[in-house]
Amino acid sequence: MTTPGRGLHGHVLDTLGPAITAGEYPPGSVLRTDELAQQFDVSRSVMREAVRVLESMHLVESRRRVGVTVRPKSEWNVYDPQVIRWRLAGADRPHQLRSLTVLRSAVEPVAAGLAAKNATAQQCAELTECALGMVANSRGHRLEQYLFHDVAFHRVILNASGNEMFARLGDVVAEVLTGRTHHEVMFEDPDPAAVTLHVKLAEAVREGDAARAEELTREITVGALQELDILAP
Amino acid sequence: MTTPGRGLHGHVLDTLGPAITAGEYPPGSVLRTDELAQQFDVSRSVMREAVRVLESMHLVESRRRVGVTVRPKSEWNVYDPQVIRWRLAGADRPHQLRSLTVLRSAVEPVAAGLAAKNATAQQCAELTECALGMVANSRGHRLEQYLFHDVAFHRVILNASGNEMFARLGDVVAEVLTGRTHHEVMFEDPDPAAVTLHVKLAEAVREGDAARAEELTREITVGALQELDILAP
DNA sequence: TGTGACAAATAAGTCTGACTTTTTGTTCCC
DNA sequence: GGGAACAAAAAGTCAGACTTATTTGTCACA
Repeated sequence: MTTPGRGLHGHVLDTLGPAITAGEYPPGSVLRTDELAQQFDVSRSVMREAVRVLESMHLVESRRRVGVTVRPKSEWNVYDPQVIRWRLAGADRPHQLRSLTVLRSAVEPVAAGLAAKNATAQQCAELTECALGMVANSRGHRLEQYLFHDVAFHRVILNASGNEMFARLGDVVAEVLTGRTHHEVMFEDPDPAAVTLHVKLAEAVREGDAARAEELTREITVGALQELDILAP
Repeated sequence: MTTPGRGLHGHVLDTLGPAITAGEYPPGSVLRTDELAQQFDVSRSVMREAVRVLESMHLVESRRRVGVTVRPKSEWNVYDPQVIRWRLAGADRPHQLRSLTVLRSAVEPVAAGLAAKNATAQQCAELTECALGMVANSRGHRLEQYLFHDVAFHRVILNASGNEMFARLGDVVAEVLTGRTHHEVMFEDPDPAAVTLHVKLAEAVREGDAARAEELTREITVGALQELDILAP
């Protein structure tokens, strides 16, 4: 998604970040900058920059004479895309996936309602195109192409809502949908009912029917939640 | 809220962050690390750490031979509490406040519904206590005390939902509520209807009535949205 | 005229070592 | 036992030298 490992400090983050978010260092653990620098075979300046980034994510806290202490999970910036990616790649992936899907179920219906009111003609066209793409790839194990249009569809909805907080959840939704297709058991073709819902949703948005758009999206997200319950009850 | 200006690099951030989020440097602007270091009268290492943090917030991008370029608003990590605070302190505060209130209106009802199912006895007690505190301070210009209980109330709801993504929005809600009381025109006592809604909500959660909790919260957030429309139509 | 390779300039990236500051824990004295 | 002085530890800061990637410009050649 984003460029990984840009520079030495990026490489350090790619290792330390996942380790911390995976709970490899329990909260309260104390790390020393110099020690870490040796372990990763980088200079102190590089390690300091990495620590600063982890600190800005509220994963750790750096204090004089003490060291770099790992913060409890409840204080992490769990909306940071980087943190989300690290956690999705780790052990509590199922738990994380559920949290995010619940978030989707709260946000997307409201976003769809707003999109019905605010979407431009251009966005309506894109939406219909995405829905068409989903239909066209809904059978015959064309999961990859289906996913592509599914992600694009939800991105357009979130953007069309006109709310920047919603729009920025596009990446999160993309991660969740991609994760579902790639990592979870999903050999079968997508649920035809879900495909229909997307087509109808594109329609509702185009017609400016906010209430219907909201309700349809609610059905879509309920489906996503049920899917999780089936896979990991 | 969080400790401001910890160390030199923190001080730099406290100046640069607000400046960038306020649009003082339009997207695409190029900054030079050395130049900034001189301006702020700090060493290059300190400035580099600051830039790294801004980079992790996706406010800027650092590239060799080019410099530190400011990214477009659409790429910022708008869920970063620090970024939220900077923007709330800046010029587009009204716009930001609206975005966040819309987010609340999407998330809180669902969170309340979950809270009704998952809240512990302890949390139910806290909720009732907060509601009582709101009632007790709803008249006689005791805005500060009222705010305190209001913030605590919503935090408990979000925590009790059992969803960590919701729980982490507690700070955001606190900022919005605090901002409303302190910065917006709010000389009058809070709307009695809103107070009643909170009392009823505490009741619904205690009784485990998810549907009612959700509906009551929807009414609360609708009220918050209307309030914004009245203040800045 | 266009194009490709090569060279120069530039700004970030990295490393090192010396020094400062804050915090904590200990010890010693009243 | 409590408080003040002291010592140690780790992060914080700085300055300077060096490396590397990227861009831009130039020049020769087709």
